[in-house]
Amino acid sequence: MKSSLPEATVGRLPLYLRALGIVSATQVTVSSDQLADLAGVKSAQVRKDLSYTGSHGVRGVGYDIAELRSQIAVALGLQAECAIAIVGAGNLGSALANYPGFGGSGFKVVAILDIDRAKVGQDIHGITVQDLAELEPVVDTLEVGIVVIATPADAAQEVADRAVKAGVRSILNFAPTVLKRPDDVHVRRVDLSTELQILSFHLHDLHATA
Amino acid sequence: MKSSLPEATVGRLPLYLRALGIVSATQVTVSSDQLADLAGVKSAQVRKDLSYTGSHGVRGVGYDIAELRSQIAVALGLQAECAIAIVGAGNLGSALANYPGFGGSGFKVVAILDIDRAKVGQDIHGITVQDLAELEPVVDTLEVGIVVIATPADAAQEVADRAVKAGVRSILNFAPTVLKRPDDVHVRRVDLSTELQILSFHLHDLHATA
DNA sequence: TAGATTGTTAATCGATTAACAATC
DNA sequence: TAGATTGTTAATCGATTAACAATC
Repeated sequence: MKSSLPEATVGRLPLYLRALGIVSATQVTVSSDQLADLAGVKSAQVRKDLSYTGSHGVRGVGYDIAELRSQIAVALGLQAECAIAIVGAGNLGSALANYPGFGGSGFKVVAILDIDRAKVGQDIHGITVQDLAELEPVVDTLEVGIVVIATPADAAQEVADRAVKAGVRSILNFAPTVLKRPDDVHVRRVDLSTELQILSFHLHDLHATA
Repeated sequence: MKSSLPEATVGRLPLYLRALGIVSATQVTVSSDQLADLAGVKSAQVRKDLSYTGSHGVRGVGYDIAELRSQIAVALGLQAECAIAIVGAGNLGSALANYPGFGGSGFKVVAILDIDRAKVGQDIHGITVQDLAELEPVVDTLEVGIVVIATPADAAQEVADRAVKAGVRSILNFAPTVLKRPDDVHVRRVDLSTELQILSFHLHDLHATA
């Protein structure tokens, strides 16, 4: 699977987008140096990343903020609204449903599902929890593009399998498992205990040198 | 800042640890091939990663699971219990406090702080929410090693600055901001809207080739 | 023009991987 | 011994970065 943009670049474009939101309050154009500072990277990196999106900066001036924003949005495919289904209505699933970043900027949580009958029918932030059995029709009817897995680890693989079978090609996995899936299915893993363990390493890394 | 292990390796060790937990139910030794399969990487990668930790596999046999577990735990600094303070007692902060991965495996949430007086005094999963003003004494007294920032974006930098000043060197940041900090402070960023935007890219990446 | 900043090159760096000798 | 699997090398791949000509 080769993509039109380097994966690392794709991961930084959202940072630039956020930086543009900040500078747009006071400026019309922005330099790669400013963006680099706000995104925590080098300016050469910014220029290279932006060149992939076909951006057009002006030498001696910088990038037009409005133009760049829409160019990045197009590159990331953010024009179309994207429907999200969250599986798992526990603490995390509920928090995610409430997360402002999910609602804003083209993403919309259209369904929350859980296997626990006690949770089915509950209202979370205006969305009624549905039975997990409804996953396939929900994906189909509501044209779900991204499934967020917020279940315990042992349920994650089965949910992923079903989602993939139903046509989903993008999964955001919060369960602490590495999901098996076909090559054309993209999975982003957000693993809190892994993050902690990585920080733990640095906390104790006595061999580190400045 | 140069570390004793490649950063990419550090990020994979937790996966191997989890895989070891799975295979330990049925086996005493494990091959790099098995670990690779469970972690979703190549076996050569596993062997290389493990070689950094000073592991000792046996040719023709594999790795002793118990030995490997403790070797990885040592490499990640997981022997000592690590105290965590969560800043922000909103939906996300509360969910994090309840997250099983935080409690288990050597990490312990010792404090939750919030600037909102209405939340101070509330009980979250057995921990009383404290006033954010208490951050410094809490870090000091409870020997907090990791601060988790679960505040809105506009509060994150200030919280980080104060935590760093109080001696914290590891931050897990859930706020959608790139934090400025000294070189010796490690920040892991978990950004849900960035994850979604990355998935959005792949969803629309028509130039992708198999 | 003088100053600023882009776009791109080429060098560098680091990480991945296939392959295989070593050896249990 | 024969089979399995490690540890490590060397090749490859991809990503970062300094540097600077181009040019607004």
